[in-house]
Amino acid sequence: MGRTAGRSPEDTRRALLAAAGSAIRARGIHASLDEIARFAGVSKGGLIYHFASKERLILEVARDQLAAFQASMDAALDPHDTAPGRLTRAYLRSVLADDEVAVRDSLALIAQLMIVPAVAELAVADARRIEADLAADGLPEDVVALVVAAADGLSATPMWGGTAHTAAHRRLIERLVHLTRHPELWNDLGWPGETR
Amino acid sequence: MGRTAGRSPEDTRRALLAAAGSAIRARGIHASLDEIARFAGVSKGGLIYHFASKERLILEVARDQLAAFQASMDAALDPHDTAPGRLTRAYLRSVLADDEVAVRDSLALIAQLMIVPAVAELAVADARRIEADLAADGLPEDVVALVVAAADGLSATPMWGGTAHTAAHRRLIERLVHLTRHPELWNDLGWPGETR
DNA sequence: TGTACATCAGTGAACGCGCGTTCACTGATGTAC
DNA sequence: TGTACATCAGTGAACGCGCGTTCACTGATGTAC
Repeated sequence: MGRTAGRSPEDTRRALLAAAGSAIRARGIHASLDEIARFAGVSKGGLIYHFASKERLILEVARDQLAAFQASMDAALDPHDTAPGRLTRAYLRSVLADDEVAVRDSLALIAQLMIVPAVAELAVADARRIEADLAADGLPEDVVALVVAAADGLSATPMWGGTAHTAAHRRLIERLVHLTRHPELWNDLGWPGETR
Repeated sequence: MGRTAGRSPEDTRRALLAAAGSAIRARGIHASLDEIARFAGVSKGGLIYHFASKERLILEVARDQLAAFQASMDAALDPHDTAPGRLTRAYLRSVLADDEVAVRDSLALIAQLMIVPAVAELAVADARRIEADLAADGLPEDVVALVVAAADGLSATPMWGGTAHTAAHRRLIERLVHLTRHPELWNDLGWPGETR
């Protein structure tokens, strides 16, 4: 046989990564290679030709998801927006966009994969990079901390059964965007004695 | 033999639940019964005596963790605090208390267990109950949405490699507590035209 | 307070299934001439 | 433009290990009298 799938090897590889992603989301890291391979339209042997072991596959899935998140942030960057906070706004949009359920799911997937040490290393490095980018975004760090925490919370809530996407949540997102444009509002709110 | 562990059956049961929790946190839901049992100091057969199947064990672990979270919230309730927002403040304290790493870990554990449908049902019901409690806490829903989202985000961040517990995070928590005591600050911030 | 018996709280071996991995093989695709 | 050959992209069967579950058995504990 050989190249029986009638598509380029690269296409097969991407199909396998996608199949692995949705299988692991649905069944956990326990998802079998057989299931993943069949879902991508190849045999288990075909999968192993592209990814030498299950650990390797998982690692590549993680890399793929992290890259997809970065790509989604890049796509959410408004080229006409040159004001401070533009990255933070892109982060908000890409984590919380109404139609981008995929990105939120990908956070749940990464959380599943984190038990593999190599994935954890990868994710930590990626998170450090994003944190550094956000820190250089021109906003007070307190505002970044607030906006990022709230955005992460909104996207994580469904992971333990919470309700997402209520009217109050939508209002909150709009207000967070507004805060990135007027960050002084937050720090001038008259907080009780803080020692900085 | 019989009762060879030299402790009450209830103690054994609790030891098994604790062992299962930490094993699943470390190795994922894939953690073997053998490993869990040995860690609790009994044989695999002894585990199966207390929990008829692995699914049953997982379900009980989830129930246990959710109950522990509720207990932690109850313990964080200040009996002298009768002002609106007391529950919300207890939520903040119990999710983010410096020394209560266990509670944050338990969220990660629940996230792992959510792939078991029965656990997902349990978690959703639990989340609904907490949401209802918080809604009746006497604060504007916008403030509750903000505080809960930020608290969830702060506790979820490490799940995908983010840095937790920076100085900015500690300041944020204090400010969130302050907001629950002066909720008008948030809604009077002069937001652009919102249609409620 | 003993004694007899039932039940409880386990042990540990065995089983069989599912999984990740290996391997021999194959036919389509790419390359040199 | 054919042709020969190497390589690529798979197939599918086999293997062996680990796991969840079953089961026969056991000795400590609780209970009735």
